[in-house]
Amino acid sequence: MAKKDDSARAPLQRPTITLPPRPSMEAFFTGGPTGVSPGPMTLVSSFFSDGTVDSPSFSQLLAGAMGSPMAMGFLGTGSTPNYYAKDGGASEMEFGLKQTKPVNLVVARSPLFSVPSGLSPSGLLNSPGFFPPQSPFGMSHQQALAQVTAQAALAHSHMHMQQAEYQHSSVPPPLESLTRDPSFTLDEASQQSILPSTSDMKSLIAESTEVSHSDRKYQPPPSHASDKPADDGYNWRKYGQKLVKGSEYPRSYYKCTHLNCPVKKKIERSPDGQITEIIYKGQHNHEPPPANKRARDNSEPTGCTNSSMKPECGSQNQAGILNKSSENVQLGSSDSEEQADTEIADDKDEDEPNPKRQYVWKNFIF
DNA sequence: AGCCTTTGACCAGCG
DNA sequence: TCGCTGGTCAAAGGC
Repeated sequence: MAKKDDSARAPLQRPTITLPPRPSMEAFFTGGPTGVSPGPMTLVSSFFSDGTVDSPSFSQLLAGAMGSPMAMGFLGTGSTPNYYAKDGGASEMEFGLKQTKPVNLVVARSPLFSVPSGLSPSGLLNSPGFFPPQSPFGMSHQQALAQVTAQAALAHSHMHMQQAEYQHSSVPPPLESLTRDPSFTLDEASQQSILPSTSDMKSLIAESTEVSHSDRKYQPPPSHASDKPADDGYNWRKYGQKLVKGSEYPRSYYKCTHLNCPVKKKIERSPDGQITEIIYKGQHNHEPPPANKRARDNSEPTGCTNSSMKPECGSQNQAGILNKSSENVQLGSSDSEEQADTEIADDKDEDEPNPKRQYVWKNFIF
């Protein structure tokens, strides 16, 4: 592995957005009723401050996401492209119509988002306060949340956070304000059909959660699993590692260990073990192995660290498919929670099927 | 014993 | 054609 110069750590080529200083993300989760986890909407809403002139409303953001050619391209509002297809491909990403495996999915994370203990991403996704378990349009609330959250993160990067005061008031943002907004319609969301499948999003989010946790208190991973990709329900075997040009960190190559399964994924990790980028490629042609059959280090399958989320974890066997392009949701640099970078872009017509399309989410952390 | 990671070498695509 | 680069192979060793 090539020695890295710290001065070169900062992303150089990716569009970035610098966030103004803000209170800890922890505060986002402390405003609700005692002992009650905030709903996804609450969480998302927390990203927005009222009265911020240059901050689009949640509805606006949502509309932008829903209206973009690829809802994954959450940024249809002219913001810095933060989500783009790695290699244009296609897809059958038809949420609700074909929820299966990810063709290519890249996940990235950042310390921007953090999920407090007791509240897993899955929990957020399943919160009844967000979307109905399944919209009549075939788009799950998880998928919608993924969209909204990503966009929220983006929006967050454009505004000055005022939650400190907001959170202290212990009054969670009203979900109604979001759900009532005319611009917020599941119909629109479902029509975009661009989000990764439910299971994929869970995986992505789960992975992000792992990172966020590590941010709080980094602990060296088990020696044997030191380079294990974030668990997404499948078993992976590393078959290569390389320092690619333009990448800040070495990239590891993994294959799904299932017989004849063509799925691969590439993961970039920072020196401290944090995943900076994950790229899924291909579609699983099998169901995720049962928890007891997964790799020995998968003690917490799918990133479900909260026992209360077990049922959610179980739903993961619907190998999600991410056929739409998406890439780079970069929410914050690794060295500062005060910043968030977001990249989303779609470089091709999402109607074109392309099994090779890769999806990248960078530094997307809850 | 089986599966994993590591790592240098090799291969293919592209300009 | 050549060099660069990303991706993959496969031997060796570890757990």
